[in-house]
Amino acid sequence: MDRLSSTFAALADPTRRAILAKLSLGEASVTELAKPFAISMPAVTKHLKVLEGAGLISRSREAQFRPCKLEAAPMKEVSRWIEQYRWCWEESFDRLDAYLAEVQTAEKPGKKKKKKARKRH
Amino acid sequence: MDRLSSTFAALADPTRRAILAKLSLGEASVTELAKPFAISMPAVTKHLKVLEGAGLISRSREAQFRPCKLEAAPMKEVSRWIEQYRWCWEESFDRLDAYLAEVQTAEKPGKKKKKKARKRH
DNA sequence: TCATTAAATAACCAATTAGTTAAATAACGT
DNA sequence: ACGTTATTTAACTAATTGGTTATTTAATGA
Repeated sequence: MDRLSSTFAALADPTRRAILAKLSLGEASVTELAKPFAISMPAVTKHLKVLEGAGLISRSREAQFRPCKLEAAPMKEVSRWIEQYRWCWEESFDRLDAYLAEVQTAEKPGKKKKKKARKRH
Repeated sequence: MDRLSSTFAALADPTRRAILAKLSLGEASVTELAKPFAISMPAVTKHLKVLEGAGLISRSREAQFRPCKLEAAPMKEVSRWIEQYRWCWEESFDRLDAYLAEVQTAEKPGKKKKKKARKRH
């Protein structure tokens, strides 16, 4: 699977997003990460494998612990990808503006509706 | 499933991302969307259902066509979520800067290594 | 050496996913 | 009314996912 797909897939699970949130506060061991969840350790290990596979975390060894560390590089890729679409949702604001403008003018019944030029789509 | 999870899940497939890319150029019918892919129509219909379920597209009727339209609102949520982590990958740049700085000073053997204050993690 | 703690692996299960083909629906044009 | 085009639904399959319990590996410390 391509990088972007495996990153999105990894982020599509709330448990994994919670793990990332915790890791954003600093490194943590598997047991520490598992604590807030009502799932078994092997389940956590699997989630960590998914995150590691997407490059979202890296792991090291420290005595019997395997501390996890957030690696945000794939998120950067996601951010770049999603920014392509920013103009789409900002246009929605335009539309909201237009809507609100129309509501206002509608309250003064004498005025005609303005037809603003639309961007593509 | 929560909104963010279903959005990420929908985006985790390259076919669906390609469909969104095409829709960013304007509305399109199912057959038009299906054209670039070597998959059956029912498979495309299913992808569209996933995208619609995540709120990433909306559909209307126009004669026998069911035109699809990009709805970027969920992407906006994704963008907001990912921005939480921006400082993480920007810190990586800091680290790279620090590394490059060290490489440079290492080339002039008289100088000592600087120990910059680190942000959390 | 032996018990303890940390974590991973193995083997299994149920639900979901991404695809298929074949059949059904919906709207159009003649 | 009938054939065509657009799309969906149904029924099935193979692979993947997210979880489990039981077992194993790795490192610590007494």
